[in-house]
Amino acid sequence: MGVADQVGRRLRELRLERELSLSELARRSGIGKGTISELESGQRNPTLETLYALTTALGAPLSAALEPPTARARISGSAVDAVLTERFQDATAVTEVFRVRIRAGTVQESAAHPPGTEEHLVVLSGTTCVGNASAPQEVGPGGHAHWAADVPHVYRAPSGDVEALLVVRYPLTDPAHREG
Amino acid sequence: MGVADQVGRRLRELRLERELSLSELARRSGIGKGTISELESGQRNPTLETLYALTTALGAPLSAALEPPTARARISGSAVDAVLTERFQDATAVTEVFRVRIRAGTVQESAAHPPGTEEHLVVLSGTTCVGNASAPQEVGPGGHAHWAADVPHVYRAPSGDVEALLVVRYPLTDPAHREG
DNA sequence: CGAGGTCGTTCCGTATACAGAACGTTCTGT
DNA sequence: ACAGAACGTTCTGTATACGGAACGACCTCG
Repeated sequence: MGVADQVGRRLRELRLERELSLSELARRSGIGKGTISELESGQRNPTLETLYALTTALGAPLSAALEPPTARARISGSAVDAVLTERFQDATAVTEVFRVRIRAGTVQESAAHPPGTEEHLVVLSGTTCVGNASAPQEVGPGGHAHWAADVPHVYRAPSGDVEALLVVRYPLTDPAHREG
Repeated sequence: MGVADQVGRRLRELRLERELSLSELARRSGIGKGTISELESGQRNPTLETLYALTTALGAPLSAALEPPTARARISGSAVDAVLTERFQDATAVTEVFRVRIRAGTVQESAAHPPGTEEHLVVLSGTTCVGNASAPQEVGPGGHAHWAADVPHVYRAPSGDVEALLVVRYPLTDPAHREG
């Protein structure tokens, strides 16, 4: 069928991922809920402005509505979902950037990673308590935490879902690849 | 102005890159040339079907028409090259992740960004001196710096090229939806 | 049991995006 | 000079995307 079906389905996915009701999205975006209802079921041919209002209210770029999500490494635990968005490697270390969501009211304990592993967290929204299992730090929106990940550490969202960026850095110990 | 201007400009660019006349594109896409004319000058709010017909006739994916300028942003200064790799937006803030390189021996001064802007830097390799212009911090591989970016700040690589991740967070001052 | 609050869908009047015609301009070639 | 054809713009009637009202279904109260 047409492209309208795909876009409608994609918009519904984005909305449900964020656990928003159709009425709530209508309120936030300023788009009539009848419009959204018919749009999601592929019965409409939305205008650019309508798409823009919706994706903005959903906190997504316009292109998110038009393209299926790209397949990416995904790590899901009892409390944390993490999606790899970037990976950098040089002679001494690998650095991975994850987009993570910590579910409200949950705690995830992570076993020790390889020696020398470090993690940084930058919070996008919500307040979380993360870091070394024996001395976690509380961090709010825009804040940052840093801890050694070669010992047990925790992720906790005591009061509402938390969105964040997690930067994990693993040193490379293999001497065969060292630069001179 | 609106998103329609940007999309119109982008469509004109795509058409000119292919050395197609407006009339020829109208013929191939089945869209009226009056429609295309007004669309390219930002006087229209195109529907999804219209955009799809045009981008298909141009041999481009739908997203090519509406990639926001920031999605391709490459910021080059006298000492710093930055490539946007990720962008996240919610109701209260926009967060952008840049891969940056600071060239050896150089200094870049950055003017103040909008009020409330913050920056985080995680160093991948090299040692840099960054942050508030009056009190920069020295950071090595795996290290982190954080500063308010709504005042003048600097990036410096005193001893060799520096690779890093820069996280920029802009608060949205008006969470209410904008007028079209 | 009803009253009042959600939810998503279907309908309707109006604003507007559309196709196509008509227009002025700038090239050709004769 | 004149055709004839292309170009991009402006205009006009019609199809349709829009907001909002009305609807039935589903809650949780008292």
